[in-house]
Amino acid sequence: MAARTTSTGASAARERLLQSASELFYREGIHAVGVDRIIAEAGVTRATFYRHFPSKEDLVEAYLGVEDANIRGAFDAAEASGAEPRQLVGLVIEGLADDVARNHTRGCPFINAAAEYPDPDSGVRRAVGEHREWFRSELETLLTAAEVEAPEQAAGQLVLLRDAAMVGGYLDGWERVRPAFVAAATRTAGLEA
Amino acid sequence: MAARTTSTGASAARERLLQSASELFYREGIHAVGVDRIIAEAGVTRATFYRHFPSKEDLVEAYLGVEDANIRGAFDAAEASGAEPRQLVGLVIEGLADDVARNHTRGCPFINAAAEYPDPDSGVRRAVGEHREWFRSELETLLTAAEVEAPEQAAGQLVLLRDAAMVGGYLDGWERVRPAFVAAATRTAGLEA
DNA sequence: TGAGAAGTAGAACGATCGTTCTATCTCTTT
DNA sequence: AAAGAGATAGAACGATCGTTCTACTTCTCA
Repeated sequence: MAARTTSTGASAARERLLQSASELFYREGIHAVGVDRIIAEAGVTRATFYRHFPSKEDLVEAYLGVEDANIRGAFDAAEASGAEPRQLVGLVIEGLADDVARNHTRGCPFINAAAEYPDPDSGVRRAVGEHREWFRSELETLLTAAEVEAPEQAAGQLVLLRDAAMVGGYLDGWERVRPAFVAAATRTAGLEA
Repeated sequence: MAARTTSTGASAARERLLQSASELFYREGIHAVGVDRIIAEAGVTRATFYRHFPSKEDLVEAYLGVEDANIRGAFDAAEASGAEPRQLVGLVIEGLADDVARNHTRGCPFINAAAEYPDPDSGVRRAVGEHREWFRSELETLLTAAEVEAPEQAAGQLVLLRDAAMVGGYLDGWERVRPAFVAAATRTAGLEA
């Protein structure tokens, strides 16, 4: 094999492709961004694109994979901080709020993608579903460790709250949504005391 | 003026166009549905289409206008029922839940449209913003009449809850979301007692 | 009765969609 | 030195995008 590869083993062209696509897909929407735009932004030719991704939809799934990996990384970092369970839940809620305020001002990548992919059997929707299920069960684990009562129900409610924060932050502005989110989330997680 | 018009004064062709477009836009997404599909479904020619709508985006705005009118109609009907304020709030919450369960199983038309229209100054986003602001203030009026404390905050939270219910109902299934929504909404509206 | 708006029919516009192709060049590995 | 994978360059595919156009018909209201 040839070509410049990064330390992770992935090719440089592929990574540039993925990063350009991620930015464009998130900022402008998926159907609105053509392959030409992506390869121009990445400084890559069509042939190179199709060598790494069999179709545009594979690139879309890879984009969601990056978003998924980012969030999992943030969770891992929080868990590695050595905080005790109840404190950890607070950190996660703060982290979610920070994420909406800083990184995800155009809404939730998964919700937005799902809006453009109605077919529940498509690869995109499967990626969305898997991410949501992971997120939900991760929260449940955290809440169980923090000895919150009814952790399963609370986890489901926190997923909903995050959806609402993402949507509301995008459409109404985060400043208007933040107090409601923080109040509801801390109460749901049993941290108000 | 000629042509078959309905009792409301709008032309029959325009109404068929609008209905076909509404179904297609909601079910499959906006960018994913071309003008050809819409006119074929409506049994209308391109010329007729562009006689009634200067561009596709005007049709999109009209589509959101229909959705907006439907919800306002539902609110008007509830208010005309003669129920007392606190009862009315309960009816509205029930109505929202019913709407998600029956009519809006593909998510919120406004949230989905916003996912495809990043430009906050576009006509589509303006329509989304106006609907949301109307919805919020309508809830605040209702909650104020019902003598709920902090009606402004409660109204904002109910908007978020509806967003969450729409998104969650679409992506996770309404059965999984319903209990969390009803519980949170009745508590937020001060009806749990 | 005649003006005029709304409808039908269908060709055509340039632009972009996602995708495939051939050909050449540049590396790394064996 | 030879093989082969990856990247580059650029033309080309058919299909669809949103939009405009001409020409003809039909109906209503002044």
